[in-house]
Amino acid sequence: MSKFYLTTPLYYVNANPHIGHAYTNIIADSMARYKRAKNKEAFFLTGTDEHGEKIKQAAVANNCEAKAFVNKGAENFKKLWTKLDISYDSFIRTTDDCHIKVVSEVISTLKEKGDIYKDKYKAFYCVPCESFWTGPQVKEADGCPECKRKVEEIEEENYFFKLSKYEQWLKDFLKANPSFVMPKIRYNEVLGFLNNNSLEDLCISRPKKRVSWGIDFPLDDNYVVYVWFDALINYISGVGYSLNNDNFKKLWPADIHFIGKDILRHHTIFWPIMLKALDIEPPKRVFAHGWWKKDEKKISKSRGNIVNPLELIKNLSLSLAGNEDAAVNGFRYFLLREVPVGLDGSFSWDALVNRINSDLANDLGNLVFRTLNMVEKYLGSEVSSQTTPPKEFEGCLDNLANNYTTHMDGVEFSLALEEVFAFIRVINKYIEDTKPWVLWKEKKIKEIGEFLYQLCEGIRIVALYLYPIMPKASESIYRQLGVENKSFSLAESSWGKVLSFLINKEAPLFPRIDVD
RNA sequence: CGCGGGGUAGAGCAGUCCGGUAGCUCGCAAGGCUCAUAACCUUGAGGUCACAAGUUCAAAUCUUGUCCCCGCAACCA
Repeated sequence: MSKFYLTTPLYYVNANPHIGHAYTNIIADSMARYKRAKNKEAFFLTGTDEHGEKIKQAAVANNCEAKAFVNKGAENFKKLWTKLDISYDSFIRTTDDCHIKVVSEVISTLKEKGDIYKDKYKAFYCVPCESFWTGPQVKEADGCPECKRKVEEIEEENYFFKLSKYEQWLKDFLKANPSFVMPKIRYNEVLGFLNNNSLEDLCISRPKKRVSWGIDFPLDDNYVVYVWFDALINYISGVGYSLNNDNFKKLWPADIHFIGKDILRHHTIFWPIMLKALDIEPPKRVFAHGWWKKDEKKISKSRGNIVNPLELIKNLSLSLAGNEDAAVNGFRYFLLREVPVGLDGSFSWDALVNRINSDLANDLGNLVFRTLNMVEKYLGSEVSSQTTPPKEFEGCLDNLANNYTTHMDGVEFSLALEEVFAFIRVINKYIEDTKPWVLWKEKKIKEIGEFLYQLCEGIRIVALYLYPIMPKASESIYRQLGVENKSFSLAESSWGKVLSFLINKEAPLFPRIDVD
């Protein structure tokens, strides 16, 4: 069984989880579930980033110790992941002892190799923002780019990592591996950046007098490790680098790092170079997704248009007759169906409701409901047959099997879902064309039995394909078809894997949401 | 001339590489059906494919020019 190691960024516990965090983890979760369905041993790592002065400040503002604050922050994320059915295999925190140990080791190793040196650092510093800016940034903004206030030029000593030394290597590596960064537009962006700029060495320490909450810099008591340098290392520390070599050997290199497009550079420039310097193979792929906007604007704290996923699920549940599974699945479906993963999306309540109503309630939910209803009404509750698929299904089933895996492997969830829903429409149309109510009047029970078997088997296959994106909905369909002991493995996706169904109808999968 | 992406029905997108009746989802209108969640099925209205010139029997698709929109431009965790 081959492995598939996938990661999300570590989320900064400074603020509450928002739709962007939920999006990344839903992408990663669907991919992990898909790979498992393909019989791969998936290892899905997520976690939280818990160091930095901003966190210290937030802790002080909340009247608690930093450690207590980050504990609470990590819990917040875990709670959300549980709610959203995120099947992560491990949750790493940058305050974990083993992670800290690995970070120190990495820095010591790099120092020994001569890739870390101490030097003076000159920059413009904004005291209220506690942020550093370069000369050109300050010049363009005429002050602090964040708050517009006056900045002061300061100079301090820090430790630097020799990014520049590996610049040529990185360029060569990227040119030789055009699918390392996906989608293409982001690959071009990185290459363009490298072609137009030369890399400067990365400042990887922060003096304790300025930043007190961090991992102690192993070479010097007066410093802590720069948070990004610390955080990136999680991808190897989380699978046992230098602590559990067997596990590390088995899982590394990561098959895919899912990230948001805002942190592209850290993952496509800093990270591969850090690994190169450590003589570790680079990850196979970095996939950057887009942003969700609301009312055409970037969602951000300062604009006050944050979408809180937990609140959203709560409200959505209320609109769905209290069915929380439907809310979670509807949300997951919307995020993956509405927009291709690499592009920006536009989030709105109306768009969400529209998707749920037309795709999930009308097409899918109603199909399941009407089918099971017919089984109950016409046949009692049992369907058993060995009927081949109708000719209307045949081409579709083949296309679906091929295109679904192609799209899922290419992280094209929206296209994969389109394929599944095209088949759902075919099934609905097949009902219309076959007119079972006429067969019933004519007392053609045998035909009805075969026909309903075809519907149930078709729906079972639909549920199997939808499982990575909407696990609870698919489980419900299996339950209602009486095949809950069956797995969602793609090996079960061929026609006739199930020969009889024992129907146990529940409330509609997705109630229609009233729109005023 | 910084680099890159894009401008196709009311909305969101596909089609552009490899020219040849302009397609999908939602919305809208009419009809059908009744197993079903006012659902489902069928049909229809709606597009000078940003603009201009060129190549060609033929251009959304190729060439050139113009206009407009959006990302990126380094430590923002």
